[in-house]
Parts: sequence; structure tokens; C-alpha cells
Amino acid sequence: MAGQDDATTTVPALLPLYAQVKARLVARIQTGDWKPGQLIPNEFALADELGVSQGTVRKALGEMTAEQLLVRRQGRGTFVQQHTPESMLFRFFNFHDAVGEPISPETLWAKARVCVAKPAERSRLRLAAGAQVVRISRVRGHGGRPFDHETIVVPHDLFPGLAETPEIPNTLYDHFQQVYAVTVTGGEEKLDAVVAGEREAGWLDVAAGSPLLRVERTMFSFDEKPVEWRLSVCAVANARYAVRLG
Amino acid sequence: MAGQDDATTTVPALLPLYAQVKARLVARIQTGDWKPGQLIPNEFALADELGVSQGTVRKALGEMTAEQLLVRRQGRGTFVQQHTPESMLFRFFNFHDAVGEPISPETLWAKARVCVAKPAERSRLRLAAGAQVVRISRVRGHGGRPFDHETIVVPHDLFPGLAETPEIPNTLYDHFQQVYAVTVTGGEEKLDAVVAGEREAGWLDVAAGSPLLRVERTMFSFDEKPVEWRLSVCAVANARYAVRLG
DNA sequence: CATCTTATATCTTATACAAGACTTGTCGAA
DNA sequence: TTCGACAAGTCTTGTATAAGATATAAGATG
Repeated sequence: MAGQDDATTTVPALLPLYAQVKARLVARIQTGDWKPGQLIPNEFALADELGVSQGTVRKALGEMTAEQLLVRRQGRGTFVQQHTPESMLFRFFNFHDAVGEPISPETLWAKARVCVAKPAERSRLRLAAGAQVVRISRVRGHGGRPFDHETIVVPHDLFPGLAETPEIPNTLYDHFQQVYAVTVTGGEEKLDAVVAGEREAGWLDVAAGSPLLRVERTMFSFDEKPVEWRLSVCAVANARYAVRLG
Repeated sequence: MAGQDDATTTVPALLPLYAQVKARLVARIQTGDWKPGQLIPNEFALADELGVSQGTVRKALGEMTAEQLLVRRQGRGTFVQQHTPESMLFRFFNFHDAVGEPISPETLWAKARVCVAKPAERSRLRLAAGAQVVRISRVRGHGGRPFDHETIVVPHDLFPGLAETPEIPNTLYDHFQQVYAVTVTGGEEKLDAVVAGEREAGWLDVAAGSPLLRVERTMFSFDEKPVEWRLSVCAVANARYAVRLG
């Protein structure tokens, strides 16, 4: 270790060195210093610049790769993870068909409005009273039949103009990243079962009283910052929600 | 690398050295050479014994820790992961109450029989025609009300005498490990929604036509060997199935 | 009770070679 | 000259090794 302020050498260091390095590198992605798809400097260059050894940088990069923030390719280099419609489907979408193949629904119809956030939405998205949100309502289909209805709520601050987008993209998170520089890093889903009321029956073309899977989803960006809240009701005639238990 | 047969040095090695080391260490757990809860030799002893460096052993142990096969404690040593009722609840049980706390259901009633496996069960458990299984039917409750009904099917070969166990344990996997030396390493769940029929309504004390969450679970031991198939229907009045999206 | 010792995992650095991917240079044929 | 094939070179990540410093836990000692 060479030209580094003494803070980390004198103080017992609250965090291991590799974790500090990781935090600094994550920050570069978070601030947009490094953009999605970009090639970042190699291990030796980073080690040199940060004043640590190559092995320490390697450990930081390894964890970031495990968290899907980076993609490393032998012989090529290290790149900032870039969302694509395909990758989003695999990462965050847990519905599979009878054979076990992931299903990819297409949008049947959608509409978006800017409104004042309701209390439940404010709580989920950690917004102040009176904050505005974009509320998207859409029905998606699969195999020629309606599959689910979603109500998607995002802060208007983060996504200005989203409501006026002529065609709401089918996969939103790559759009969020490309257009609004908001990277979705993870989230959580809560599931329960409901029976279709008149409204849901109309949306999904099923009989009232049919069983539906209800999925409540909250997605986060860096620092667990909530960026989307979504409530879906899904007709699970030919689909299963699949989870790997680790 | 020192005293090692030339196989790995001359041949380009089909697998990286650390992966070979890992495979050998996993095998020791799988065969019962190392038992759950046992303290295993430290990194230097293993490196010495296997003829590799300490760093290579470390990488293997690190992956095994990530897969929850081992538990490492600084200053203490490395131990083989041991299932307990509590740990099982956190690892494989995804139901939470309204506050987000994991719920812990108690068994209301259960019965077990030995039968010939049905085709669907044979397929899930990869059993030969005519193979016997133990089929457990039970209702579990939570907060004074019935929570779910489960049909659990396991190969009779693996768990002889399970059907005659006077009281089927509430958490099965730690029992599997302690009594039958079968370690459950992972699994998968597939969810959909159903409406309660007469039978389910009776089990769960809900009205017929109520929405229920149906969970089909297959659990695996080492080498993805299926050891349990389970079909549950859950009354989700005060419970949510929660999933972390990574 | 406080302190020392020991054993362990964890962290950091350093070096070397292997393997993959791209670039450049060389050579020969058309 | 132009094109293509092939070899060589170079940059990158991946793997393997070695050695030292630090943090944590448990037991022994005073």
C-alpha cells in the first residue's frame, strides 16, 4: 500500500480494505461515473489508482460480480452490468409455463397517469406527503390469452415524462436504466391468493370466482432505495410461480 | 504444489484445482465421513493433506460456506452445517405474517402410511415402478387457526420406519438429518392459486370457494437427488409468501 | 478477575503462470 | 495490390502459491 491517506492505516478500519474498495467502486456506478455497458479499468490499473494490491481489488470486483453489478469476461475485461429485456426476464420474473420454460408476456393494453401518491404508496416508496407518482395500469397476455393485470407505481421525481411515453415498454427496468439512469438492483415479492371479482374477471377473461395469484412487488435501487411498487393479479391457468430454495 | 500424483499436473485438469478440492470435501460430508456439527481440520492441515496450498483450500471452503454446507467462525474453526428446527424455518420456509416476521406453524394433526408410489410421485422422486413411499398427510396451524394442509411423500427406502414414528416432527429436515443421515441441501417450489373445495374447506376451516395458495415443493440432497415431494394448500388469511428477488 | 498464550479464521500483499480474446505481422496466392 | 490464412504478440481475467499481519475465541496462568 502506498500513497493513501492515513485514515485506513492508523484507524483499525471499520470495514476491511476490500469492502472499502468495493464501496468506492459501487459509488462510481451509482453516480454514473461508470455507465452500464462500459468497460472499466483492469485490476492492476484500479489497484494502482486506489493504492491497494491487485488481490484486494479482485476480491471487491468478485463480490460486485456476484451481486450482478459487473460482468467479467476472461480476455476481454470487466464491464458494468447492463439491463436488457432478456436479462430482466430471467432475473426478476418467476413465472414459468408447464414445461418449466420462463414465459414472456406481451402488453395487451396500458395506460399511465400522474397522480398524488396514496398513503400506502407513500409508505412503500418512502415518499413525502403530497408527492406525485406515475401510476401505470396494464394487462399483459401470454399464449393468446390475458395473463395478468398490474398496477405499477413509481415516483414521478425519478421518472419525469414516463406517463407521456407513447408506448410503455413491456420490460420496464431496462427502460428505467437507459432513459432515466435508474438501475434496479433487487426487490421483494409477497404472494397470496384471491378470487377474481368482476373487475379482475373482465381484465383477465376468466369467470368471477376463479382463483388468482396476487403478487405485490417492491423494487430497489442502490442503498435499498425503493423505486417501484407493483400489485399484480395473475391468471395461473398455464403458469406457475417458481422459486428456488437455497 | 508438492507430493501429488502427476494426473493434475500433466493433464490440463478438467476442473480447476479448487473445484476438485471442493468436490473431495463435499464428498466427505456426503459419505458421512464428516458429520453435521463436527469440527473439520483447519485450512493448513487440509492443504497439507491434499497437497495443495492453503489459498486453494480457502477458495473451496468459501464456496461450500456460501452453499451453507459449512459454517466458519473466526477464532473457533470450520464446522459442518447442522440443521435445527429454527434454521430450517429461516432457510426453506417463506411464509411471513403481516408484520413480516416468519411464522412457525404447529402440527394440528398428522397421519403417515407406507404405500406404493403413484406415477406422478415416482416421476418427481425418480423412483422405479413399484417403489414404496411414505405418505404423510397433516394439517398445521398458526395463531389458533388451521394454516395449511400438506401431503408429503418421501421414498420409503431412505426413511424406513418414518411412518411408524409416534409423533411426526413439525420440522422434518432436521429429523431427516439426525435420524436418517439425509441432508436436504435445497429445493424448489412452484406456486399457484386454487379455490377451496369441500375437503380443503374442512381441513382449513374456511368457506368452500375461498382462495388458497397451492405450493408444490421438491427437495433435494447432494447431487440434486430428490428426497421429498410435497403438495400444500395454504389459507393465506394472515400470511404472505415472501420472496427476495436478487 | 485480569492477562497471557495459543489456535483459528480473516485480511492483505506479492508473484507466477494458464487461458481466452483481440490485434498485429507475415506470408503466400490470386 | 489485395485478400485470406496463419502465427506471433499482447492484454485481460482466472488460477495457484506463499507469506505475513490482524481479529476473534477459548483456555491457561497469574
